[in-house]
Amino acid sequence: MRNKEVAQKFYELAGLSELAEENPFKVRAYLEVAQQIENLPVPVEVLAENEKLTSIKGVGKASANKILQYLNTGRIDKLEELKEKIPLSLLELKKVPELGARRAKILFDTLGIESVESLKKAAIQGKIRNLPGFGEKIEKKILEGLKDIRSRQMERISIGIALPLAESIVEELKESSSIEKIEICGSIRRMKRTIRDIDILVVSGNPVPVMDKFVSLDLVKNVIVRGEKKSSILSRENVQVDLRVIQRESFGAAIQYFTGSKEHNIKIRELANKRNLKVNEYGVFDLETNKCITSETEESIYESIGLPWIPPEMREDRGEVEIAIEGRLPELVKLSDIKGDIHLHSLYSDGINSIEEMARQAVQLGYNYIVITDHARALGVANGLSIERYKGEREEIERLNRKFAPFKIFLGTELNILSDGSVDFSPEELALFDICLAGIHSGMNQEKEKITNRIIKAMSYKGVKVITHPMGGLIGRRDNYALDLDSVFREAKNRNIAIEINASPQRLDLDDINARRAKDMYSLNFEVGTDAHSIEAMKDMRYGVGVARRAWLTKDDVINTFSSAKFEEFIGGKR
DNA sequence: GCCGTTTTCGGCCCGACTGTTTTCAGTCG
Repeated sequence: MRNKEVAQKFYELAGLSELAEENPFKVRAYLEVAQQIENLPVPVEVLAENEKLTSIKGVGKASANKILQYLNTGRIDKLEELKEKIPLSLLELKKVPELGARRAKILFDTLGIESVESLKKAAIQGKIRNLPGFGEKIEKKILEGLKDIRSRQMERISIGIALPLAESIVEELKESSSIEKIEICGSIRRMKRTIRDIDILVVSGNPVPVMDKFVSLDLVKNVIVRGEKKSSILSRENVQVDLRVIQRESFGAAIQYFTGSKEHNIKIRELANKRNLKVNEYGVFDLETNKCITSETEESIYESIGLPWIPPEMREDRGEVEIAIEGRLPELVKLSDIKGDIHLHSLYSDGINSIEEMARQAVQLGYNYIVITDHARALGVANGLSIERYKGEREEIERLNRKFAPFKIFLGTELNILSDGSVDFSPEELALFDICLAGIHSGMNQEKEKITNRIIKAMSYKGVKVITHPMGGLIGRRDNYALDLDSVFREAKNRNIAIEINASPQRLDLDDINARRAKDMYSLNFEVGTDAHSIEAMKDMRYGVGVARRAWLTKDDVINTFSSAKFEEFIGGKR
């Protein structure tokens, strides 16, 4: 799968073309190609082989040829030409606040600056303030921005950090009597697994005190911009928070605008234009009379351009607008569809709550069943269980099942996929369990072929029904394994094994793009599990469901939406 | 460079904020 690298080349084409001051629409066209390929649910090289490249939205003849050239030779003539004129490193400069293509080009042309280091030097020497389009203030902002650039670039944070942070900001702001309504928008509302900034929308007829309160919140490190309608701050954790204040009558248009994604909004606005309408954050307007058609609800915004309401998780310009036009939007799986959490760790291994406490929490969450999947023997650091100890666990579960009926607890295990692909127990021993999950917990740095074959071998053990956290990364902390996911998906399909969407905010693994691919290409079953080690963490299910919705999964795709009976059937009808 | 239920040419989302300007360009989302 070479989608990422091909997309990267088109980002470079876009960036350098912009610096070379080519037609801005050409730049946008390259960007569109990059994004479409990045989000493509199938390998671009497969489309290339079948001469289907131009079936990708935004890919015409010229781009198709560039893709082919890259796939065949590893280079693109056009890109090489651009690189001769403009160093690739200039694209780094654009990451500095206040620097876009225009100013980056001026820096290069006048002072020969082509790296962050030489930029810093020039700024300290006061050489930048006198350039056209610059000034003292911008020079100062650049220097300050350079200080933050490391932490700010710490890239994206998990939604598991961003959403609670956003919720706490909302709680604090709510104290203001000027606020009629407040909503978290942006990529958090779209449930993206990683977040760059927090967007909050406020309805108020009196914006000034709202802005006052916002910029003086405890968590504010510095104020980036401060206006009547819009302000931005940088939090102590180096997360940017944007606040937009609008009037009540614009709410629907504003939440649509502020939820994004940018690419989705562009699609929507283009569609509106074709109908002689204009969409902005204040409403939908007739282009001729400039009269507002509608603005109050998000549904009405979509309706006015002939579309059904599109769930925020789908708004990425990954084909959702096209199928919405055709009236073929899927009914996405919902949190309330989840009937059980089937990846849980109790006190028996490294959890901090008893099975009974977890069962109570599950009942509280509205589930009909859970599977306790404590770590198995080989994971010593997590107090992995021997078969004998699992037998003790089985006894306790049976006792609890009499107490909690009709709610049901199943005995599972999270097996370790060992370095040769075997698991902790013999086939006879595995028969003890109602269901086995299996995941890699060691030897994560093995080479691609080896690690892929390990998982494939583990799937051959009878009783293994789920592969946990298949990609193996930890958000912001550890890379994914080198893994041939397609081989894993193919084998999972053959053996009717479900692939996990791990809902723990540290993981969120599979991610949405791969999950969608697994559904589109292999029609796999999925399991959304919290991997909770506490009753608190059982609430993380919302993040996993978010990923599932972003992958366009429906209720039927997710095995833990099944009724108890159907779930038992899936795991083999035992007990 | 892409695209077409008005178009194979002439369009291509839209607005807020800031700083450098003296009416607007650049950046950002």
